[in-house]
Amino acid sequence: MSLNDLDERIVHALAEDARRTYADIGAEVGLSAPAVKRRVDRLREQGAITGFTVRVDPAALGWKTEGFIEMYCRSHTTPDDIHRGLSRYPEVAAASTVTGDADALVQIFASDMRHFEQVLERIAGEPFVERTKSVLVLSPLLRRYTAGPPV
Amino acid sequence: MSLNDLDERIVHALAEDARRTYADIGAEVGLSAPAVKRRVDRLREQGAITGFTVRVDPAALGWKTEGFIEMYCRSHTTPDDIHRGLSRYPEVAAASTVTGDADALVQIFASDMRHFEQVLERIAGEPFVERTKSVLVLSPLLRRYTAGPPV
DNA sequence: CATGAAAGTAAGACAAC
DNA sequence: GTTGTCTTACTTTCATG
Repeated sequence: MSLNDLDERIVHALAEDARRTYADIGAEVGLSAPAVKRRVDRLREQGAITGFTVRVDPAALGWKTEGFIEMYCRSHTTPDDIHRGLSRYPEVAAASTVTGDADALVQIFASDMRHFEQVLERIAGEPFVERTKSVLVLSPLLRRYTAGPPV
Repeated sequence: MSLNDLDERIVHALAEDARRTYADIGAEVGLSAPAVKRRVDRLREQGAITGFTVRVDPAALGWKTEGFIEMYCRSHTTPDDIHRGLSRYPEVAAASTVTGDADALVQIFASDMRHFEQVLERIAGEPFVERTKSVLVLSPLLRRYTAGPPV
């Protein structure tokens, strides 16, 4: 499956404003509204578009402390173990298994430093976690799109 | 500015599906459609909601290689220098200055390993960059919301 | 915050290229 | 296979109470 230029421009338009009308997007890319909708529907079926979401300002919502936790896990910990263990934390914004020294990198949003510390301690106490190393975000410089990719 | 329970539930509903109708959301939270719209408008004015975007599957769009670059910068590099330097790269999905050894943490999406390597080399060659350390994502386990925060 | 009317938008069926 | 036009139903929006 490959996206042609038209699909890319539609996704790009939706990335900037997911509530734009199909007619509006169509005017930009040179299609009628139904044609745009059909392509969006197809992109959803293909799994290229997984949904629409709101872009929020963490700080404005009271999540003023952001950080990353590098997790070092015990032997025989599966990615699925980590996923199950972390999905219970609403403070976990993202998590991936990674190459390098650590086993996983976990992005955290907390209301303040005290909250961050509590989350860190609870995660460090998970049975599959051997040790952790964490860094705090000083300034969020750049953030694009939901899942991160440049479209 | 603080969000009450109603606002939170509206943001949560939009986070799950930003194209839901106001009437639909209203039925869930117990408000009429105009009432929901007014709150959303107010949240946008306040900056709590910064926009609506599409949630895409990077892999389905051809961005199959994800990684993080820890940047060690030269002295006297400002966050603004980093922002200016990195915003030119479409492959940069997110970037933050952080505590710890590295100065900044940069999230990258590339089409493949070769592409990732090229981006890494170009970023490492930026005048404000002293050295880099990079990790590759093996499995993206969890991803929530646009800007990352739990709502 | 709800109601109701007007304007705008979505979605499906259809024909045409 | 994809597109554009049309029609219907729904949603949004703004005025008013």
